[in-house]
Amino acid sequence: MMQNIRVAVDAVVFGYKDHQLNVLLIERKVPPFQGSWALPGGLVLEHESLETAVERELQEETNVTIDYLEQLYSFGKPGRDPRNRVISVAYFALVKPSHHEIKADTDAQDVAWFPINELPELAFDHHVILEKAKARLRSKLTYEPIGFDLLSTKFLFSDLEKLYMTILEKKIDRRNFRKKILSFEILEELDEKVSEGRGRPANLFKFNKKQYFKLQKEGFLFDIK
Amino acid sequence: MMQNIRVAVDAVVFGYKDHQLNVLLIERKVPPFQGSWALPGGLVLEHESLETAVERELQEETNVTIDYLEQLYSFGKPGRDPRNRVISVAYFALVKPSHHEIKADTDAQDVAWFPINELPELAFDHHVILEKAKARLRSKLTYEPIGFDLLSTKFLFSDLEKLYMTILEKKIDRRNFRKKILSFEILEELDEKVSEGRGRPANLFKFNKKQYFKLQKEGFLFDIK
DNA sequence: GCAAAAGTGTTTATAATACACCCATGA
DNA sequence: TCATGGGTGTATTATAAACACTTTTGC
Repeated sequence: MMQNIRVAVDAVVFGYKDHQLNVLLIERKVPPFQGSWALPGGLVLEHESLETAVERELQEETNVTIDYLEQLYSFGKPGRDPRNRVISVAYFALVKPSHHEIKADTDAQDVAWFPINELPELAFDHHVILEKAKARLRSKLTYEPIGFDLLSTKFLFSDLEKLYMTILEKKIDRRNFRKKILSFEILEELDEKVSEGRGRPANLFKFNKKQYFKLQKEGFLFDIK
Repeated sequence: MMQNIRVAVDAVVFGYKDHQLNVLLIERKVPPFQGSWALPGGLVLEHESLETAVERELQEETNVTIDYLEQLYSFGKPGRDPRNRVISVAYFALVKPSHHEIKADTDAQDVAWFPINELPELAFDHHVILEKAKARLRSKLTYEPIGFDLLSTKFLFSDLEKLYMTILEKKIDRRNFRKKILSFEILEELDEKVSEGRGRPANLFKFNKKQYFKLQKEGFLFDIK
């Protein structure tokens, strides 16, 4: 009747980089699945909270500190880890890739950003976790302003638009999209212009988080179809 | 470095009964919190899946079998159980109360349905779990046809309407609500009428699950504001 | 015949969609 | 001057919201 189940955490960390959605993976240094790519994560220590465990593992394995973190789902099927029974509480995280320098350490041989459409085979049941995270990202993008946690602090409207098109996998009308987002009045238009190679220089924008929280309290709902 | 963490499951079981939203609770037979009311649940066995554990505990403690079950959230703060560190994976369940006879057994001294607004003090952090479940119920009700899992197979339109008003905590226009739900074409109007004490007898309806799945495949989205 | 709950349509306001041309820059 | 990406407005359609009287029954 005595239980012998371990508890781990894993993190799906998304970032938008090179006009693509990317995921942060580590290359495992130790068995099982030595040399395979996997989600960053590991066993929870006796006296730390689940969130602390995620943040510690991310720091140790990838040198990334997280901007946005929420619990995703718990995976506990017997046999998902070949050694012991392990329940993994998976987390969903967003970072601005340009703000962090990734670096492998402790259990990780290497760390890298992988574009979502060029993923290697993953260890354990991590592809299942990743699918769940993609679904969460897709649905969350439509009713919370989490897109801004994936972009740099200052960003181009066209990047926001590309981000939405990439993640939602559909075309978006540029005029309608811009009109709608601007009507929310949660963006600041900066006085800086950026010339991306060729074409007319574009204005930089900044997400006004304070303003968003204020409007939210007043009953405003962020909603992009 | 050796972990000593246990894994449990708990279930928040909702049912609509006597024109009110109810939750299924058990009275604990053993310490800690002996004699307190709590969510049904218990430790996961070594070789069973999390879902199996929930179903087993519900069967053992309450004699209820579930119509709808999904994972809710995992609670793992150190100290939430006074004895050991316990991570609890909470589940969200819906039943048609009229279809089950509840009965206490094993670890439970008693089982009862409690109207959501007349809850006793709960053991452990179960009030936090319950709040999370209420939030899930509220949001899910608007984009999935889960209301039908709470009512009897044959139900009155007025009960569906009351259910929505109770859970969403707002007034709903009867005409607009009926028009919208009927426009989905996922209900069957039966040829039976029921006289609820006084007033004009009402028609019974039935949720057509097959039709819903068919429409869903074709891209239909259930959506009630 | 009256109290109680069921049933039913139309009008108005708001939000979503479709759609095409000019602008500023670098090569 | 041309290719490239940035910026902008209006008309149409679809959806949501507001709103009140008639019907059927039990007492």
